[in-house]
Amino acid sequence: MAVSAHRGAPLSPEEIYATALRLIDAGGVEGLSMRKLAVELDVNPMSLYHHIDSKTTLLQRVCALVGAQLSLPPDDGAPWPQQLRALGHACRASARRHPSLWLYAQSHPEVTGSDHRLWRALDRILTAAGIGPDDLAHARKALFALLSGFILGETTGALDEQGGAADLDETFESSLDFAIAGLAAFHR
Amino acid sequence: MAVSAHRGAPLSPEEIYATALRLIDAGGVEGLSMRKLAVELDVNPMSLYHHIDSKTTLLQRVCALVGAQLSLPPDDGAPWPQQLRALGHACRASARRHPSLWLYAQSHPEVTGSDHRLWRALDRILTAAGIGPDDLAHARKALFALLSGFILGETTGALDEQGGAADLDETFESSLDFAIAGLAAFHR
DNA sequence: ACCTGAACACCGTTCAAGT
DNA sequence: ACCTGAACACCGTTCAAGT
Repeated sequence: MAVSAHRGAPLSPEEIYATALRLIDAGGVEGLSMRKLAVELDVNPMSLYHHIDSKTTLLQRVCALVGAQLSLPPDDGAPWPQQLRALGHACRASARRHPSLWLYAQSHPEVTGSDHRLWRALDRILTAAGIGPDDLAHARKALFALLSGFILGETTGALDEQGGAADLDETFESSLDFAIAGLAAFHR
Repeated sequence: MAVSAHRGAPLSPEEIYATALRLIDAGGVEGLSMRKLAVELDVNPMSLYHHIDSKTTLLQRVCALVGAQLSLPPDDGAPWPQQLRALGHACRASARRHPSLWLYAQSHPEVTGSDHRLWRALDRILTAAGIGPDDLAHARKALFALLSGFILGETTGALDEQGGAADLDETFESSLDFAIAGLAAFHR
């Protein structure tokens, strides 16, 4: 029992990331510890450090993994409001699948290393909406704030506690209407 | 040296909260530990538990303290866009004073115990803006998301990394314009 | 090469014992 | 009443020693 005392197969990074994501979905980022992860992988806690630098970079990789799975709307010439809605729904859907990871990523944006895919898609849609280059950064940031804040509020439950409609699907659609109408502020 | 071995005065909750807030502003919520707080107060770590239940409730009290200092716009009949801007500026100003605490509070909304002052002020302004009772909850949540997301992005630096204008004052004003224009979506 | 036990420097919190 | 030392059950991470 020299190599991998308890397991048949050697440890792979992919296995580590997938197991970490599963534990995070089940018990939150704050519930994930290197020691628990090792137990789940049936391995000595210190063995993990042969495959990953630190817990921080582990979380970074898991965030990248989830980010890569985002199905952003393609550049297919569809009407821009429809594309904007699709982008919003893609992010919200991912956040509902992995709420704790999104909460972590939103508080530690350095882990995503500025996901340029999202910004590029958003900029493309806003340009299609007739936003000029001078207003592009402002509009992008306002939309980022709205989307990010909605996801934050839904994830933490802050939006539930405010009363009104029980489920947030309708509220999200309203917020998208709000955003689409708000873009008029950038038409001058 | 029976009572308060190292200090002249006995420990007061207010002193604990104020010192905790100072340490949080200096080193972040994750940098605050009961042990460091005790050192700062020149007291045994375990003495703190005679005055506070737990670290969680300590953070709750500190959040409440900062929340109570929010200078929300009064109901003085000023035009509603002006009042909405004032409400936004009040929150952003507080967040810039205590970024780490706001980040914590936004991820743990249960600590604020649903700050009804803010919702009531917002509802009043939205009603003045002509939003009907059926749309009030939707509009409130959309505005909450935008404001909350902006503060989150500014606090974490996510909004800086996106390029565009270097300072965010102008972007915040743009976002307020965006919000005011977006409320048209709720006029039907 | 890969794994591992012991150890280090931290946590929050409990509890029995002091005055 | 108020304070405190020791202890418990955790952390992430290092490092020398094993095979």
